[in-house]
Amino acid sequence: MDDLDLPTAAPATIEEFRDRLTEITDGLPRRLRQCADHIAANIDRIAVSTVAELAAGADVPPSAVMRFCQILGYSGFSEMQKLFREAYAPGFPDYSTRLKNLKDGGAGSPSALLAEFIEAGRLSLEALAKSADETALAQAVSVLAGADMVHVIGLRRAFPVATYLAYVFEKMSVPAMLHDGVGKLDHRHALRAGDAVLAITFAPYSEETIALAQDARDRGLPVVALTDRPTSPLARTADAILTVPEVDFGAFRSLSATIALAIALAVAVGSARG
Amino acid sequence: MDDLDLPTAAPATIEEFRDRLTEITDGLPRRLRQCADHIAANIDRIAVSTVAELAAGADVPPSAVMRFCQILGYSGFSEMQKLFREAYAPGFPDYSTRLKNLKDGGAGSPSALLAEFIEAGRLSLEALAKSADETALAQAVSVLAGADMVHVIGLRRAFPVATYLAYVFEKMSVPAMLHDGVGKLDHRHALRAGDAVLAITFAPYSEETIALAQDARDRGLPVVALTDRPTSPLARTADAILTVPEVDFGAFRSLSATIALAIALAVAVGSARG
DNA sequence: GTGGTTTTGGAATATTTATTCCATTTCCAC
DNA sequence: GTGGAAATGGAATAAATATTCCAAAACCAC
Repeated sequence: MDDLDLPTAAPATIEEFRDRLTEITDGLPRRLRQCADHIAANIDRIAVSTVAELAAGADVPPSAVMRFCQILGYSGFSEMQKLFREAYAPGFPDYSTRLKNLKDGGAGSPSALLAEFIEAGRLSLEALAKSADETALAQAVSVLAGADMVHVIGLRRAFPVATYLAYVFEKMSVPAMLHDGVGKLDHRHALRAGDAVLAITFAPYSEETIALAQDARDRGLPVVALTDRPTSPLARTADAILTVPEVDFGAFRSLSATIALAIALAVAVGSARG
Repeated sequence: MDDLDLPTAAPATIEEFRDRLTEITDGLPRRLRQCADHIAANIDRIAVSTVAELAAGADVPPSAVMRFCQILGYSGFSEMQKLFREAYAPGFPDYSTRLKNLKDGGAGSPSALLAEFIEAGRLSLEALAKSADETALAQAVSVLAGADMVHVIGLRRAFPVATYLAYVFEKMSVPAMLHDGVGKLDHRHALRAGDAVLAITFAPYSEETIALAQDARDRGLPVVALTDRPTSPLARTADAILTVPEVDFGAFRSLSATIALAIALAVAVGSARG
């Protein structure tokens, strides 16, 4: 009568919980599997749900959910929920109150603007986490890591990103050249066989950036694009395309997500080169 | 027997809830006030608490909490909690799972790096929300709004911020000049009476930036500083000092918070000038 | 202090929610 | 198909939780 199936203890942290979940999901009978899937997809709602709600969501009877909790090693649903209720409070404790206060300064007040930009930045970062394309990123890294020199171009609102990339490449000893358009000098003849281009542009796309990318393409150099949509004009010329979902507030975008992606790219390239 | 005390309906959003809370807190008898205070301080935990827990936290009997909910206009605690349970999911739905997955790519993998930078950016923004000094911001805005021309200087890793500021000022038709150090040209003679300087620098502080700020100071021009600590060398020369708590990951900082603050400042200045 | 009003605490009750149990069904090896 | 084991659904029960109610206490104006 011994239950030797599950000598493992119940997960005590959310990390462990996630691991355990992916670990056991295969090889679970139909109903229990529905539970696992639904819970995995709604892990953040466990803390505020009832057994009945979860069961309805997974389209199983409540008893199935109970069994599932027990398979995971808990005595029941309540014990499992406890984990999530306690862990709950991710940076949120005071943050939203504070934002509210800032906004109370009145629409258009400096503090209210700040609150809006902070919020836009945060949303952008979260959206990036959700939408980032790992494959494209890996490919971009490999393209740039193999280049003799990286030519960085980004103008107008993409310029800050380009300059930060240039700074990071410099710090990581990656040979890089920033095409900044100073003096309307055109440096396209600096492109040499073995080099690669990293082009950054957002709608309305800057002509010079697209032209440089096209030029590189014509000469057979690989191009990595950092842009806002898969339909961007850079898509045609790029060997790897990274899109970044930036939330605008008013006429200006936050750049938070773009910069996060850009630095990750640059650092990855830097370490790939050793 | 009519209850004409509370013709107002129960708050239907968290915003309204907060407003209502601050509105009624004064003029509440002792126990109810304890409830109000404790709830205000733990607003983010309502969704995952029971009446008994809340009551214990506020050091009142459960019935006091019930009464409090009813005063707010709800039929009881459950109805009030419903609001918070539903509103719960602030961008978090899938975000943390996703971050975890990105990190699973392995330490040092491009995705893992990206996850780290996203997280650093988010933490920085939250920290900024908590620590932002509204008074200093308002003062910085008034100083810059009154200037004939704004001189922006920021080098090395502050350079991207400076360029973005220059971009925003340009878009908002604020006369601004970016001191970029191109060609090692020194533009300090461009400073004229009536102008103001916006200097950005982080440890290790760039000499040129400090020098320009000092120069402006000597000539009696106002200086606004955007820096990392109140002890920054700019503190001595600045008329308004904005500090920004940026979370580093590895050798690089995210800039998210700095940029959010910078744009808010620029847009506020732009609209203050009409 | 007195009478009336408001506030309070806690015990009693109602409701919701979790959990167990077992008869029925499904699955699978033979 | 048959027998045995595993899985399932739902009804019954147990536990936790919310809610009400009222007697006692505190408060306040006079």
